[in-house]
Amino acid sequence: MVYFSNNNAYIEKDDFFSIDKTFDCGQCFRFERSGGIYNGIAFGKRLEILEEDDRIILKNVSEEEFNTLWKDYFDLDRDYKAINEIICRDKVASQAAEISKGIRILRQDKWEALCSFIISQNNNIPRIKKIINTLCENFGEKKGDFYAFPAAEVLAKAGVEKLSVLKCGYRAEYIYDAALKVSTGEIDLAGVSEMEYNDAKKYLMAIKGVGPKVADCALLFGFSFLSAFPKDVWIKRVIDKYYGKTFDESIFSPYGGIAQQYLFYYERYVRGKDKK
DNA sequence: TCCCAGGCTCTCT
DNA sequence: AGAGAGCATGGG
Repeated sequence: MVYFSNNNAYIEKDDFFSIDKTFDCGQCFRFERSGGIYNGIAFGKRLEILEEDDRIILKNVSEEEFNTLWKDYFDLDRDYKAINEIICRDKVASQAAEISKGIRILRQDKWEALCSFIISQNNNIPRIKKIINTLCENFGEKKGDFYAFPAAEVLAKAGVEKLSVLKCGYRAEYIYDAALKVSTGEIDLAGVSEMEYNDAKKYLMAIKGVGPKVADCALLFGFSFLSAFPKDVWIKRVIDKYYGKTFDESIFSPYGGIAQQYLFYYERYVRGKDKK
């Protein structure tokens, strides 16, 4: 349940919303934890969010802003408990779901998700964050003390040379191609949501630098295609380790993407524990 | 110095 | 269709 008071929005806690896990599972790159509070930007708005024993607090968020923005952003209308029952169909998936319980698949801005995961390729999460931060500071609209994610039009107009400030190497040309195609309408992001999954994936892969994995991440995190199952190095490790060559993500249908996120988080979690 | 990081493009079979 | 080199940059 949600209630509003003191200009804050309060979400009564259950097991299926953890802000730590949601922001620590590598799906978005613009939230940072500082002293128990997450501070970040989405859809051109800044959000401060923190978790107490019995509730999650969205600071300085009106009922109107909550209902029109953050409710969808955190995918709060979805029943993750029911989904987890579908995902828990073998021992590995069940363990992953238990460890990952509380992750919610954010419904991010389409362009931001696409652009962010183009940057993510063959890259590590701290540097991805750094590049995106530089991208926003250099090209995003200034909103008080922070910057919005830059529009495709702005990046297309800036040109590929100016993107060199990002120090993102060969990805600059990919960002530029995406910005160009989106800003001219050659790629219509709004229309992607109406497509079938396979068509949507092929459509996005017409952008230079967008392969199967980046397309799946964009579709999962930006377009709510919950069956998209991005196969990155971590997931390939999980599959090799626990499932083998016969693995088929359709066993989690239609929530492969959520299962993928659980397995991704689980593998990183397990590896983190092994390191200690 | 080499290896790795939420991979993709290009080339060669 | 499938395998492999090359690719910018930075951290360990």
